[in-house]
Amino acid sequence: VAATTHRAMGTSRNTRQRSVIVALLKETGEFRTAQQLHAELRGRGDQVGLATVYRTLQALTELGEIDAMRLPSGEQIFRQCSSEHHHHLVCRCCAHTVEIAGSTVEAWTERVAAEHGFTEIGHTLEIFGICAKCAEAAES
Amino acid sequence: VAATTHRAMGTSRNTRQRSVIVALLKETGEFRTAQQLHAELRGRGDQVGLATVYRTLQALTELGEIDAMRLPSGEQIFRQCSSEHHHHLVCRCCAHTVEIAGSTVEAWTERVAAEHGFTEIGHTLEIFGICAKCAEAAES
DNA sequence: ATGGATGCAAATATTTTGCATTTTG
DNA sequence: CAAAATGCAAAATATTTGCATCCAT
Repeated sequence: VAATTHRAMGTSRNTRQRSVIVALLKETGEFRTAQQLHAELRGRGDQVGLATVYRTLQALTELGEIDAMRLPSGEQIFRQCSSEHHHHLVCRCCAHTVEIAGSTVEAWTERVAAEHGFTEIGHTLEIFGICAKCAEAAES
Repeated sequence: VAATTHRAMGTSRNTRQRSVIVALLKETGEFRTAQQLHAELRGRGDQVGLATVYRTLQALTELGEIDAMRLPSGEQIFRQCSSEHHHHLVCRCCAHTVEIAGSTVEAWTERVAAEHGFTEIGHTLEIFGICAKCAEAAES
């Protein structure tokens, strides 16, 4: 885990709470809800308001510094990701996530949409499953 | 618009409210939120409780008679669809929807997931854009 | 008649927002 | 010091649920 303090947050300021949130996202690496992140911070003694967690996650998402997606249930989940466009393979059980590059899919969606006269195309694609570790654990 | 009353809803009963909800979904053909459907019914004089709309949509979804998905904003939207698995190309502007068969994508997600040791795979893929009609309208 | 379905209102759950206060630059 | 960020609680959404009543079978 490296040093480089987080910059690039527009004209933002460097507060303690923002630092701990960013740090937690970095060390976690998996998708978590705002509430989970908040509880985790509370648990370790980092006092941060829930609203601040939400506001920070939203800001980071808009800046493209983290990825946000929704579970089928509707809750938003967040994760620190690489910056380029990609999709996720998420374990339904432990939320373990693998980033997937999807140039094939990108090309496909563009083509299909264009065929139907659609423009300004965007898409969402997420794959859910059970990871090897959880599948194994379930057998005991 | 055909006749065939809706059967197949388990051991369910044939109530007036269920009929009008199913009928509305059939004639609408586009994705709508539960609230929109409820308002529409109210508007045309069909008295139905919001809770019933939610309960019915949930039941129909579980039976696979309609498709449910979520907007990026998190609300659930519902639509009467063909039964086979497919994806949607949705207009961000007017919610006009085109069903897309995606065997290519299906095969791709299966393969990618398997490569990472994941099982019991499922996925979500929706394409959003602006349809030709809306793009044209926007130019005026 | 009887159990499933409904309506309504209250309860949940999640996320957002107003505003006084604190903090950073 | 001024602008931005925070905390808290209230508000706004979206959806679910308890329960008395109603109605299809």
